[in-house]
Amino acid sequence: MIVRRTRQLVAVLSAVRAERDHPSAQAIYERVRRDIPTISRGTVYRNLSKLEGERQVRSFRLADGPVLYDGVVNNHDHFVCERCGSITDLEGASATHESHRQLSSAGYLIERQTATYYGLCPDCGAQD
Amino acid sequence: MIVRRTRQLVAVLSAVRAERDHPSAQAIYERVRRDIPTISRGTVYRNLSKLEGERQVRSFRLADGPVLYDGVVNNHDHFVCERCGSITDLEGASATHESHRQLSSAGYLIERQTATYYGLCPDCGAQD
DNA sequence: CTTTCTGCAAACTCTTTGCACTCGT
DNA sequence: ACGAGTGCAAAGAGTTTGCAGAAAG
Repeated sequence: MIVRRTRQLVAVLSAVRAERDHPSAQAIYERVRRDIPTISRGTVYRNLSKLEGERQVRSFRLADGPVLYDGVVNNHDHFVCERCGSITDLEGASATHESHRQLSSAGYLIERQTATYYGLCPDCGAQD
Repeated sequence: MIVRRTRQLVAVLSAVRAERDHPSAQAIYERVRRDIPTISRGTVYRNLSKLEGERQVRSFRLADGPVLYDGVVNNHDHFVCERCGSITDLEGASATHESHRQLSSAGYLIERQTATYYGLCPDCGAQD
């Protein structure tokens, strides 16, 4: 099954890449509607799945809330501020994990990983 | 608000601890129903929230599917086999993260973290 | 022209909540 | 007794899907 370059698919990818943030499907839907007001949520979800399958976007879920998408597809971690909700990208994957060593020596094959840190960002931490 | 030790609360905690696995609310509901057939899903969800607030259980979400609960509350990571779906606990948190250092020196306060690895477990990896 | 994709709406999964009643303390 | 907890059922959030028509290659 060949993936067709429809306007909708292109627009969804642009919307994810438009800002270096972590939009939900709903937020992406709202962005795309500025260009294609008739697009449906279903199309947004279907195209996000395709793009994720092609590794053009990544997704992750926090402790609660919807799936979040990321146009930055390299292997990086996230920090979530529990007060203001901001999500910060951490450059560079957590490659020095003790867990990593543990898994490899036990015969596990790691294909991908996601780490999320929760706490207070510098601004919110300073407010106490 | 004082937390009361109801039969339901006790039974939900026992159900999470019954096996060293990672049951969903639905699986916990089914376990508890063996003892208390009249318990409702709503009560299971409410008690799981209370127990998580008291740090008697932990929860996490994978790439998809419902929230999973864990009676092992120390800080540990998980490995998910993408073929058989098994979830393995990794002993010891990933404390040597480069990300950890990065965050601390930038003024972030880390309160908790979760890391999940996806790949193939030894059994499934050997089948190729 | 054929096949994939779209918009729509309904369905689905998981979780939360309002209410009247019950039970722990 | 009184307030926290319960069962029920309805509602809510987020996502998926069947279908008939549209459009990409």
